[in-house]
Amino acid sequence: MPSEFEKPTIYEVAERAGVSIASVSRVLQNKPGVSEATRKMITSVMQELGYVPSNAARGLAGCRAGIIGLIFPDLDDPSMESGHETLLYFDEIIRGAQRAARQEGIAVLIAATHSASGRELALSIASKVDGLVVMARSVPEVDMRSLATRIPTVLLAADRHISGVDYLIADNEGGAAAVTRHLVEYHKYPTVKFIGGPSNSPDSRARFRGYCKALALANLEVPKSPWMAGDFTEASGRRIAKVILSKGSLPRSVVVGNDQMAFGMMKVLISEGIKVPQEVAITGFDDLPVARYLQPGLTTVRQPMRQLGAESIRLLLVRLGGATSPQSVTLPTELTLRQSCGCVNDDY
Amino acid sequence: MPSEFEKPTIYEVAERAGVSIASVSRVLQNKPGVSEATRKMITSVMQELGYVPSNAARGLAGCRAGIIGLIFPDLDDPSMESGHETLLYFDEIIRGAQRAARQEGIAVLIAATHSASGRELALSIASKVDGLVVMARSVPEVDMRSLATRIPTVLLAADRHISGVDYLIADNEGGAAAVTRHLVEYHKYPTVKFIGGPSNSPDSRARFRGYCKALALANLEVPKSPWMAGDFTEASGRRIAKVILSKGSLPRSVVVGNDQMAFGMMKVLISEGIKVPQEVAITGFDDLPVARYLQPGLTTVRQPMRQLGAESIRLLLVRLGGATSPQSVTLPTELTLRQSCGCVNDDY
DNA sequence: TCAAATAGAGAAAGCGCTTACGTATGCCTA
DNA sequence: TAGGCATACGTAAGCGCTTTCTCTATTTGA
Repeated sequence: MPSEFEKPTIYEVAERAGVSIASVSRVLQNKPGVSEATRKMITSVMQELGYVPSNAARGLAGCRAGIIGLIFPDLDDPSMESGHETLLYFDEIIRGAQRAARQEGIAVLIAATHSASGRELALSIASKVDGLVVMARSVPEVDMRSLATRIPTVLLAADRHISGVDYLIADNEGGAAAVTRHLVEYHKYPTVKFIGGPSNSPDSRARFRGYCKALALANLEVPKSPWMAGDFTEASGRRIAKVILSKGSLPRSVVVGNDQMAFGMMKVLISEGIKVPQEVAITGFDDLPVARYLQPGLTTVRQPMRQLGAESIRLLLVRLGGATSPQSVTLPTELTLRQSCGCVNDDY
Repeated sequence: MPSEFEKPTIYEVAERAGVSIASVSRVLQNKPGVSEATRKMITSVMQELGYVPSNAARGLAGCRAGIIGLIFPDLDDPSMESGHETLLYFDEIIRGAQRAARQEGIAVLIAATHSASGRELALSIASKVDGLVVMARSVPEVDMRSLATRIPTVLLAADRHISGVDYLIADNEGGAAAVTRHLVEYHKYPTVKFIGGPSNSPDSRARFRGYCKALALANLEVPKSPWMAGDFTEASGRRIAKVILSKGSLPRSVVVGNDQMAFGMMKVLISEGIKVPQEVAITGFDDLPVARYLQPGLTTVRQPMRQLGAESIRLLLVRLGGATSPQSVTLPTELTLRQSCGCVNDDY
């Protein structure tokens, strides 16, 4: 570090104020044991010197670093196209977390794990922060366990529980049930098919469960498995649309497992002259910002992404506050009606 | 901190390996002075114990924290709607920075400054990191100066220079000149108007300059100021479109100061039955991901956002490496042709 | 063969802060 | 007026690491 940057230390403040560093420290932390007069005096000297306590020293001396780490998978997109929106999902969560953290006066360290680097990175981050918010699948489960033993951790959007970590997830099941019910009860479509994501995705499974529940509630026949399934990418949505088209007969409505696949499907269907929603109604899941810009606007289920971020910080703070028993929290999702389901909603 | 989380220290490693902490430290930093045999031994003990050095202690002992801070304005959106895409711009920069940082083995701390909190936050962040990347307008200029005296700083997308800080910016002027030239020379539109952003925005000013240069080059009349101006939000784009419509006669083409305003304008024009680009050609600036999903796709100027992020980290590292003279770097922008300018480009 | 150079390793002094503990002072009670 | 107890403040011991200095083997050169 070039010496041009000189920061005043607590000693300089103490000396200049004619007190001991203990008093300065007490003022710094608003602790009692300092008279009002001295406190004012010290405060003004700190101002004057532009003193800012060293975070490293504070951390070392047994206090908090005042930093929380956010770890999420770096879904690097070979085809930039498909990855772009997925990323947005994390960005929103990050933003929510960041805001919540700022309100608490703590900073947020972000780290995207490349598949390979997961373990190593997580550890290196862990040494810099007080607690960790980990997105599902950014760190291998084994490493999660060892991480959780050395630092408070909350896991976001994961399905499997690991002992000692807090859980936070959006209500996928309820959301899927809500869209499905909308198509069945409000629009009274004769057929409502479900298109899932990867079969091992907890999100996809939960959404399918919700779909089934809604069907059961309406006394409709409940399928054993999704009608078709993709991998949550726009490309797979396009592929599925083509398969459907080749079948000859179209379902009246389709509940798609996420927005991106819905984008791809709509694009293909429309380019093939099929009218959405007049011939096929389509719904998505996530409410990516792009959803409202599509023609027609995509009816979807909004995930409270920022809220997920904010809540994860809250959970972590509770944990850091000394709570020993980890919690498990589910956040509600919200049906967002636009035109692709058949509603004539202008959104503005 | 609850005592349930116990981390091994360098002392435990040393004891278990039967050496002094100095040797462990040397191994940690790959410094010479340790025989190959001892080095291996110590390494294996570290593995076994799951030892990770404390970042705080390292920082205190005179080393780097291994963290770089990213400060950007929190353009909080009263109407969530309008803010969404602006945010994306920062997200992309953050992502670029994050990736570059990871490659260098350093972490990134992000902090969005609320208008009010600027100074305070910046200082609190400054105490946690080795260097700072600051987006223009997230920290008041006065505070920037004092920041820059205590920590290496690179300023992103600012126009005014502050002594001692590195500068990084995208070529707004060149980009605006390029679109303008495209409309003038390629499409040969008789009128090409410019719609600016906030008059105090350096970006907006630079883009207007580029527009003017292109006009001058084509021997067209150069206006003194933008034809109209908004505030870079989609809502202001809609407002402007309505004003234009009320005028009766439409310009043949419009260079809009950023994508969001272009979105808003297109939406209103189209909903009023105006054909884009057949009646009015529109271009934007930024190339937000949504731009390609619009109907028609928006011709715009691509800002190398990720690259900006990555480059900012690189600059900072050079600075941290001991370089004393700050640099000033401009990154190129790129014209992205879609349909809104009149080109028949399919993008897929 | 012996002095001199050298590699490997340890001892110890901080880095800037927090905090338990110790020590004055003032004021109250008996 | 002596004893007691707040209250305000200072002292000093770390926190876990880096780094300089020092010491001991071992090697090298003449």
